[in-house]
Amino acid sequence: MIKITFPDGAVREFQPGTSALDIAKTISEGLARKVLAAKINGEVWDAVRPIYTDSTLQLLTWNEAEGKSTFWHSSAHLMAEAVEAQFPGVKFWVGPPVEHGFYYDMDLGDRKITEEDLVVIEKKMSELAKQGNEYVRKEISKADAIKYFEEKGDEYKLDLLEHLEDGHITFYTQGGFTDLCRGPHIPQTGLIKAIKLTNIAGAYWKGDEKNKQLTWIYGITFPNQKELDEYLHMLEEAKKRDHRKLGKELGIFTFDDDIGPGLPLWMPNGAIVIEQLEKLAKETEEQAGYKRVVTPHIAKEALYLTSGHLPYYQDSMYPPMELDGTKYYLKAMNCPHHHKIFAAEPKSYKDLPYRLAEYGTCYRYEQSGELFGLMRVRCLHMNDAHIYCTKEQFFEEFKSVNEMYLKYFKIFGIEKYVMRLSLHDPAKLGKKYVDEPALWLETEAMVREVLIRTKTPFVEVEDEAAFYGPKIDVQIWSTIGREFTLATNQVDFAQGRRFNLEFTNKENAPEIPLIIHRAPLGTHERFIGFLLEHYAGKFPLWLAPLQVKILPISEKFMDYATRLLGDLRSAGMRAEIDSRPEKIGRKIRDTELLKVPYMLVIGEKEVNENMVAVRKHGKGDLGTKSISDFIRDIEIENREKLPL
RNA sequence: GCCGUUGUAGCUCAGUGGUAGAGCGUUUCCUUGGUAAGGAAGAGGUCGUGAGUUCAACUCUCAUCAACGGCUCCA
Repeated sequence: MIKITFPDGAVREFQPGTSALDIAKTISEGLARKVLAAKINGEVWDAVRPIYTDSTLQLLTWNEAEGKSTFWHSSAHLMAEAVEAQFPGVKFWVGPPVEHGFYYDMDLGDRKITEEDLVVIEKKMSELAKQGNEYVRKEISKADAIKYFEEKGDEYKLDLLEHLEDGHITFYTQGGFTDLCRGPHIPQTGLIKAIKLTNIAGAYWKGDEKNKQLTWIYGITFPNQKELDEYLHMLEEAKKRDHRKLGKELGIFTFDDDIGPGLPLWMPNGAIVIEQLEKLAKETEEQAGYKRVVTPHIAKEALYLTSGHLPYYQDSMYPPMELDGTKYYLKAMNCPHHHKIFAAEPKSYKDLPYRLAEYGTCYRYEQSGELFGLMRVRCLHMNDAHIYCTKEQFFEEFKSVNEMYLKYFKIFGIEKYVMRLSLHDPAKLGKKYVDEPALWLETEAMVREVLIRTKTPFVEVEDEAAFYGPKIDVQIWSTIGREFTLATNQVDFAQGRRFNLEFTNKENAPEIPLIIHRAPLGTHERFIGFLLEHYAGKFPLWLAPLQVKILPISEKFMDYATRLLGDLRSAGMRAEIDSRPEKIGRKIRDTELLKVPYMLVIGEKEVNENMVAVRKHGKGDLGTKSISDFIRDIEIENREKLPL
C-alpha cells in the first residue's frame, strides 16, 4: 500500500498504481467529474497517471490556475487534431496555454487559413470533444521518437527533440492525434464543452525574424457554455474601456497621417489632464528636494557616444540631421543632458543627493509594429529625474523613489501591478549589458535589499535590466491584456564614469556618484492611456477636463447660469454652460456620455431660491444645494484628489 | 522590422464591374421643455494614396501609406 497525504494533512492508504482520478472517485463522483489534473509531490501530473510511491496529492479543477492551464493545453492538442483534419500534412511547432486560453503555431505550407476555416475547425473540435477521447501518455525512447517524426517529415518536432534528454520523452495521443509533449493533460476531451477560436496571427519560428513565419491560431475553451459567454461579454466590456476608443470619444488625443505614426496630438481635453499630472509631479518633486531643469530636444552625436546609448539604441533613434559636418540626434532620453548639468558646476559631497527633474520630450523611433495607441508612441514626455548620490545614500534615495510611486498609486487607486526587479543576463555581458560583472551583482543586491527591507512584494526577472544597471519596473496591463512598464526606478553605475562625473568626498578625494534614473509617472502618453482605461474614462474631479456642466432648463435661466459660471470659474473650476435649445433630458444624456463629474440643473426653483440642483456622473440626482455649499464641497473634492 | 486582417460621410458601419447608402453627429427652422435621445428640413464622400487591367474600377491586379491582431523589440 502507498500513503497519500491530502492538502488538509489527512493521510490515506491506496493500492500502488492507483491514480488521482481513482482517488477522487473514492471521495465523490461529482468531484471526479471535475478533476482536470493533480499535483503529485508538487508536480502537476495527469489525473489518470498511476501513482506508485507515497505522495502528497492535490486535485486540480477549473478553480485552480494549474487546472485551467492544463485544460487549455489539452485544448491546444484538440485544436491541432481538428486542424490536421482540415489541413492534412500541417506541421506543428508548440501549443502552450497562455493567460487567457491557448495557441498552437504551425506550418501550413503554402496554404492560408481564413476566418471561415476557424469556424470549421471550431466545429470539428466540438465533434472530437464529444467523442470523449482519452489523452494517453506514452513514454518513448529518443530514437523511436526521432524515427516517428522522421517518417512524418516533421522538422519542427525533430528540432524540439534535439534538446530533449532520452528517458524523459513522452508522447500524448488523443483520438487520431499524437504529439510530442511533456504533458500533463486532462483525462479526456469530453470535458471541453465550449470552444472559441479567437485569432489568427503570423509569427516567426522561435521568434527569430530570420526564420520562417508560422501561423498561430489562438483560442479559448471552457468547461461550460456559460463561462464562455461571460468571457466574451467581458471582452466586449474591455473593448469599451480601450483608451484608443475613449480617447477619441472624450477628445483627449488623436493621430493624423500627416503628422506621423506614433506621434499623438493632444487635444484641449488631453492637455488639461497633462497639466494636472504635471502639477502633481512638480509639487511632489519639489517637496522631495528635486530641482527642475529644462534641456533641449536635440544634441550632438558625441553626447550619445559618451553616454554609450548610441551603439545600443541607434536603430530606435530618429536618424540624425547633419549640420556643418556635425550630426545632431533628437534625444531619446534625458539622462545625458542631466549629466551635463551635474558636471557644469563642481560638486561636493555636501551637494548630494543632487536631484534633477524634467518633463523631458523624447523621441524614439519605435518599430512600426510596436506602436499601440498612447501606450507605445514615438514622441514621449517622460516624468524623468536623475538622482546623483553616494553609495551610502543609495538606500534612502532608492527607497524614497519607491515611496513616491506608492504615493501616486494611492492617489490614482492603482492596485493591480507587479513590481519587477529586472536583472542582467550574465551571458550577455559586453553585448546587451556593460561588462562589469562585479558591479552588476553589487547593485542588484543593493536594489534587492531595498525591496526586502521595505517589505515590498516583487518578482525577479533576468535579462530585463537597462544596459547600465538593474532596475525596478512597475508592470501593468492594458484593458485588452497587454503588459506594459508603467513606471521605472533604475540604478546606473556606468554613466557616471563615462561622463567623468565626480564630487569631492569627505576625504577631499574625487568620487564617482551613483545615478538613479526614475520615472514614477512613466510618460504622459502611457500614463494617461493607462488612466483612461483604469477609470474607464470617468476621471476623478481633479483630473476631469470639464468638471462642471451647467444645464439651464430653458433660455430664461441663462442669466443665472452665466453668473453661476462666473462663480465657478472664480473658484478655479473648469465649467461650461449647455445653452442649446434642447430639453433637459437630452442635455443630461449628452453630458453623462462625456462623463463630466458634475451637472448643475438650473430651473425656476433654483433661481428663486439661489440654489443648484446637483447631479453627479454615475450617481444621478443628488438634490439641491446653495451655490456656496456646492463650491465649497467640490473645492475640497478637487484639492484632496478624491476618487469619483 | 516581419506575417495576417482592415481602410466607404465627423463617428459606427452596410453595399455593388455601370461614377454610393443607413443610424448617430453637424447646420437651419420650429419647440422653452424638470433629471439619459422633442420635431422638420438641409449640408456633407474624386469609397486611404498611386499605378495597371477594362468600353467602364469604390469593386479586379500590383505597389504604397496607415490602423488593427500577433511575433520581435522597449534606454
